[in-house]
Amino acid sequence: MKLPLFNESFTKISEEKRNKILQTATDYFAEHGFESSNINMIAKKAGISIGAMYSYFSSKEALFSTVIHYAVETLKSVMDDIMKGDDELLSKLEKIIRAVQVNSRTNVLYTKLYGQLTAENRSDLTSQIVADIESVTTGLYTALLEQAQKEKIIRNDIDPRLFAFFLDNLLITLQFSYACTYYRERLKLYAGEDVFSDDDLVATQLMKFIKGALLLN
Amino acid sequence: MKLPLFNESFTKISEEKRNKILQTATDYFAEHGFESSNINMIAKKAGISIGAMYSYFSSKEALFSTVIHYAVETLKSVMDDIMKGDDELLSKLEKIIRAVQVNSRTNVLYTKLYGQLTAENRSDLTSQIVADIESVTTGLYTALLEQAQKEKIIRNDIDPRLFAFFLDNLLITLQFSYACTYYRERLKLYAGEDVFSDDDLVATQLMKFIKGALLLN
DNA sequence: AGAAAAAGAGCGAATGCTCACTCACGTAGA
DNA sequence: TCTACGTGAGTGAGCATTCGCTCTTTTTCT
Repeated sequence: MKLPLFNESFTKISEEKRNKILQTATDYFAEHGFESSNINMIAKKAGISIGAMYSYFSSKEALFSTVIHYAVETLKSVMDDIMKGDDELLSKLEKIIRAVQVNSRTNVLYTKLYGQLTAENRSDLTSQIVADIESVTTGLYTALLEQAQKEKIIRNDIDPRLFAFFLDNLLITLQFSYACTYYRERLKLYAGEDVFSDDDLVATQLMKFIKGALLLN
Repeated sequence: MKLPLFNESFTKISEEKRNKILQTATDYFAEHGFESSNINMIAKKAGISIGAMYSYFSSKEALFSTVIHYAVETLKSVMDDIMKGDDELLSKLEKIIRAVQVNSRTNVLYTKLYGQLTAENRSDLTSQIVADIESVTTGLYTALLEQAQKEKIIRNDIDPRLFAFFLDNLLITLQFSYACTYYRERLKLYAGEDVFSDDDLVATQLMKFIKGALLLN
């Protein structure tokens, strides 16, 4: 099974038009989710006909997958930049935290999309998309921890796959907490109104938490 | 703003019938989510007519709210039982982890409610219930950590509010990972197919992670 | 070159399907 | 006979998808 993406005709239209369609669809899906989104509406908002829409994308799913695909590419490039550096594990983690704080604020839309996706229960689509999105970070974090274990930087009595999973959980929820209304309120409930004007506090506390969990002794 | 729940007529039917309806609806919503669930189907499966269904619940939302309401009550009582005990912090946390794993079936609903609330912006339907729960656990975890700090069980150089927040993040994502399709797939990606038949592994590793983060030295 | 024909891009009304919800009609007990 | 409960075919709205059409561009033929 392969993810249905755009048809060839979509590549033949002007870049401007392509971006307009993708931007409109991203906005719409982010606001309404997959089920409640209306392709006819998206087409109208993007200024094209339904017929044209269906010549570019053979189904609603194909349009959705394409939108997700582009979101993932953005995420990938941010992560790649961080991982390319030859910092140590902890410096890399701190960079990721900072990137999450900065990036999710500027790109609330993609985070919402992610939220939408995880809320849906369409198993056929989901497993494909999960593989696409999460494979970026999954292998990466696990490898990072395994390497650090070899170098005796972090404890050896742990399962690096599960610890990578917990680590990722912390980063994902952090991202939600900066991007989604509900999670923002929740973070405020925990740490007060001011948290959002003190990125340093959150970053250093989270680093303390992670260091404690990972490091030797 | 009030949540629509069941009509008076629902209280007048036999308990057996009531349970059958609730159980069927719970299963169905848990499998299909709100949008994709079909009331006519639920009525048929529960062995009652659509008309009867609509005399008990004045809308699809009302049925959903009722189902969620019961799920939340169950969850609350589980948490209460754990918190009532006079165990130490760590024993309590382990009990919560175990409860999350065991009750994942019930939690499917809670998770979906949470996911929808998080992702969508129109949250009029369920916001009250979730806000209730959130404010309960928020204060609870923070107080737990502050107490443990006083007793010099956990480190003193941390902000208990933020550490409570990180802790809750770990527990929430664990819950998601046992309850909803997307996060299940993701956990599988990290730790392989078998994780779901080895609750002990996940529980002990998560406890290690948390202990490392919280404990002194 | 100019006419004619074919190919293709774009359109949007129409189709057909899926439900949430209604209501005219039982039926059983008092 | 009256009331209360229950029934399920029917209604209408929403929406993914189709298809016959127009208009434009390219190709073929004289």
